[in-house]
Amino acid sequence: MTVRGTDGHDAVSGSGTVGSAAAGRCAADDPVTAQGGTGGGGATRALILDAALASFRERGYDRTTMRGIAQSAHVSLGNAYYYFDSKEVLVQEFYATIQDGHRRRAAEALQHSVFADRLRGVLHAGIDEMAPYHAFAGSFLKTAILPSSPASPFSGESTAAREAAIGLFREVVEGSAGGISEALARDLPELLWLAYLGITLFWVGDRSPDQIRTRRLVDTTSRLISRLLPLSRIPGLRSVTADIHALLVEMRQPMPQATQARGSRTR
Amino acid sequence: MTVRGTDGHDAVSGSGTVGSAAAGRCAADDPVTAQGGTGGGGATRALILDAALASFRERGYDRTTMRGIAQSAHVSLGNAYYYFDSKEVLVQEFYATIQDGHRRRAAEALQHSVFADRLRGVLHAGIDEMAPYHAFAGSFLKTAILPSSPASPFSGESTAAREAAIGLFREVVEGSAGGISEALARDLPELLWLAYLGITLFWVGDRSPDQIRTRRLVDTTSRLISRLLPLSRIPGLRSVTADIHALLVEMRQPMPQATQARGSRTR
DNA sequence: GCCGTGGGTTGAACGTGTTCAACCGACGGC
DNA sequence: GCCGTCGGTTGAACACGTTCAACCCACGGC
Repeated sequence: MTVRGTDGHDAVSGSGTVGSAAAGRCAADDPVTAQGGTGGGGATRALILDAALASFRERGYDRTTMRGIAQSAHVSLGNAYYYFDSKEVLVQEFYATIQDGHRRRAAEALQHSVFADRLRGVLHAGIDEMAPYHAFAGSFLKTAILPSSPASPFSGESTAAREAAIGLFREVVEGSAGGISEALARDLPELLWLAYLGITLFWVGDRSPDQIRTRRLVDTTSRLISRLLPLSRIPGLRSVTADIHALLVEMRQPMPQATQARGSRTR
Repeated sequence: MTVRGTDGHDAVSGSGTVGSAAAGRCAADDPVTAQGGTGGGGATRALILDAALASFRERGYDRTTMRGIAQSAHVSLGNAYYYFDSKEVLVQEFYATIQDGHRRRAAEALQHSVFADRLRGVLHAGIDEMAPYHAFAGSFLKTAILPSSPASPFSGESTAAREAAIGLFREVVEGSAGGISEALARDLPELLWLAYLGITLFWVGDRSPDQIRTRRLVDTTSRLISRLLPLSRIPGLRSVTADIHALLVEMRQPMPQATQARGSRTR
């Protein structure tokens, strides 16, 4: 697939920077100077990004170096930092591509109409998509889970990544045939995403062959959740469902914080 | 508290290495050569550990450097690495001390007999204990949550830290007055620990003043859980409780892995 | 034509975590 | 007495992420 260079670092594989959510310091979608010269300017950014993604895919996080990325992209080290503030934002770009893949795979499972099947399919799709990177998952997650930066589970900054993930589970809920109350349908996607988060955490540590234990966990979890849903209709359990809702509301409100300079609504 | 050195790195505060779970490559509790000379030998390890803990406390993870630790302990950089394989195992030692503090604080809450009070108290104790380090929590958790090494949530290697944490919640369960079925009492501690894990993750990202949102989350969570428990007695819900149990069993079994060389039972 | 402005680009430099070959010095065997 | 062994110790060295002052150069104003 990729042309091998002298030290395995020369290859630049893709061409299209895959996603589009890429929005660095210099907006690539604003073609003010993108046309200058023989393709330099804005194209450089894509070059670096492609090299980074390829390296992440082939070598994982730890063994991908900024110097290697720069070399693959035929730019200087400093230039890579000109477009991407840190290695971390590069890895977030990588997550975005994985999430794209997840969504693509999930589409198939979303053909089903039974909730349990839909959920199970989407969860398995996620694991399928991540499978190639299981060996590196540990070092990846290290920079992902943390609320210090955008792609964290909680954290007020409305990450596009998180919204997209929750949106996927919203599809799971909304397309289901069974009667899910409207109130529940509002909370459920977030809860499912939380469950998916836990499963992912488990998956990272799962050393069983082909991560079969995580697959079992997915089966068990989706069965459990689908059995749990009807219970919300039982009058005697109203108080607990209300509690769960309250808990979610508690978690949901964006964290108030000092560094709110970044535009939070536009874009 | 600590004597200030020339660059704030000279001070060594404590004296007793705090905990005891410290069990590196050279067992400190085996005083074979610990008595040699003017206190050298085994004592070096404690010196380094104390310096590391002090630095973590004062500066957090990121701004604590191995060189700083070595300098504080009046040893060479290489010597620090002789006793501690990496900065990460040092931070795990730090967790152990925090967990000790948690247990100490929790003792008070465990005077109560009502489950909800016990749980709530223990959870708050945990937050109280961690509070001083909230500013650094992000970088700490980064190395804690991950299964790449011992102190991960899941991961087969029976971490002493995890066992201790679950043990704390076992006390919560066992000392409760209300009738908690024996089967539930076996699973509950692990579930509570899982919940605590989630709360901790939330806490890390909580930028509200004094982390008040996490406190509210703790209250809501303990109330919810305590209301959930009686439901396990309802016959109609037996199948879901069975599912939950199955899920836990699924998660519990130690991960089979290649690198099982480390002594797993002895010690 | 000249200058200055500013986006793009560069490589050296800094401080970091980690590794390693060398060194020290006490102890035990001979 | 000598020598080998082995835990302890050292500082140089490596590769890394990140920063920064300098540089290039196309463009617009004058």
